[in-house]
Amino acid sequence: MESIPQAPPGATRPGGRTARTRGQVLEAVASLLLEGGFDAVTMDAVAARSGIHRTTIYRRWRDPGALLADSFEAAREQPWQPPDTGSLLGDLTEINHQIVTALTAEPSITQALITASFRSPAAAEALKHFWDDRFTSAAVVVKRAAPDADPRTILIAACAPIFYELALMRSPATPDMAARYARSATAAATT
Amino acid sequence: MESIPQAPPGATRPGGRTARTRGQVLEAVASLLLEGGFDAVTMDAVAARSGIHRTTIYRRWRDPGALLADSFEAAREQPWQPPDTGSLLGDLTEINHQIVTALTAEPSITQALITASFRSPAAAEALKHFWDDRFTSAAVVVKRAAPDADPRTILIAACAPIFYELALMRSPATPDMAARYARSATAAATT
DNA sequence: TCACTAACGCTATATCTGTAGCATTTACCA
DNA sequence: TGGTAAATGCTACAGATATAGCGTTAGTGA
Repeated sequence: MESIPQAPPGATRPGGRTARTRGQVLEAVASLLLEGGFDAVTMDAVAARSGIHRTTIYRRWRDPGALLADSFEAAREQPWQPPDTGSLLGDLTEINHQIVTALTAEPSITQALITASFRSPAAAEALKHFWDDRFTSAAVVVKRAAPDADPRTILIAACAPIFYELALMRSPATPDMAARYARSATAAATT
Repeated sequence: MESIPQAPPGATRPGGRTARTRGQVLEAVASLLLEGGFDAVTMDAVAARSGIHRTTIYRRWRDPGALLADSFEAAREQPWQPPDTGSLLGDLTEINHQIVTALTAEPSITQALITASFRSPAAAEALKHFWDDRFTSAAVVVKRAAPDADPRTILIAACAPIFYELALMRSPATPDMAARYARSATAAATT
């Protein structure tokens, strides 16, 4: 009589070796990502650095996108607080500054994740969840300044141009872009 | 005495067979793209469908991204006219509608190109040039309604949220999104 | 402590991706 | 109309990517 596991590897015996393996692998993913960006996170490189066998990594994570998605889920336990500068313009500018910093870091983990989201559904999901969380947290910034406006529309109006220019168009960052688009979003909120 | 070609393949003898080869290949790329999106445009599939040998395709185009970039350049000879509805809000809404349509087509050539731009520098360049052209053409829409505003900032404020939601976040399109973000950009322009 | 089996390690293999070397075809020019 | 070499076709091969099968290790619960 054969026994067929009902769950994916790692689900039914989460303790001990399984957790240790995941830790080693995700640590290798993080260091490779920091050193060489998305292209450095190949299954072979992760296997070599983590000391975990190739086939094990293929079994538990389908592809590099899934590795990044898992490593992203593990890393986002650190909570995020929206800024409170005293004005909507100030808050949106600060949020945009954080996004500019994240997208222009060298190498940028955020850029690597965006790249991954175009190759792996798992990474796309992880990224979507991450930003949904952020928008939920940041909604208070709009609510306290413009209670009648839709928070999500205003937040996207503020930050989407940053993503558009830096992630999609790959234009260079300009010193005023964070404030400029925060200003246009603020105008939209108070009209 | 050997002779070393100074230019990449296809540059010194652009007529006859060379042009025929390019035509067959780009036709294959277009049909594959329409059938199965970016992932269907593999070097092997293009070779099989076009009847042109694998190695020839590798020689003239580095990767699928370069194939898409070339096919994109060839297809964008059709000029684009900015809308003129009589109001800035109407014009921006119409532009956003066109973008929503392009991004939600099934399959979407624009989505395929965005995906390609994350894998191939050539595709990234082609996409950037295309949108730069569009912004230049569309600037008149802003200039005639709000001469003091920066056209590019307003145009990006209007359309970036559409790209953000549909291309980056892969959220579903909503019927009002084109008008909603056109409205917030209009508010920013007239403040 | 011990039996059970999930999870892992290992080897072999299949497929995909990309390139090198050389033969063949054919566009271009004198 | 030839002569030259650009462009292509072909074969072989190197490397990366992915999976299958089976033996081994070790977490889990009785």
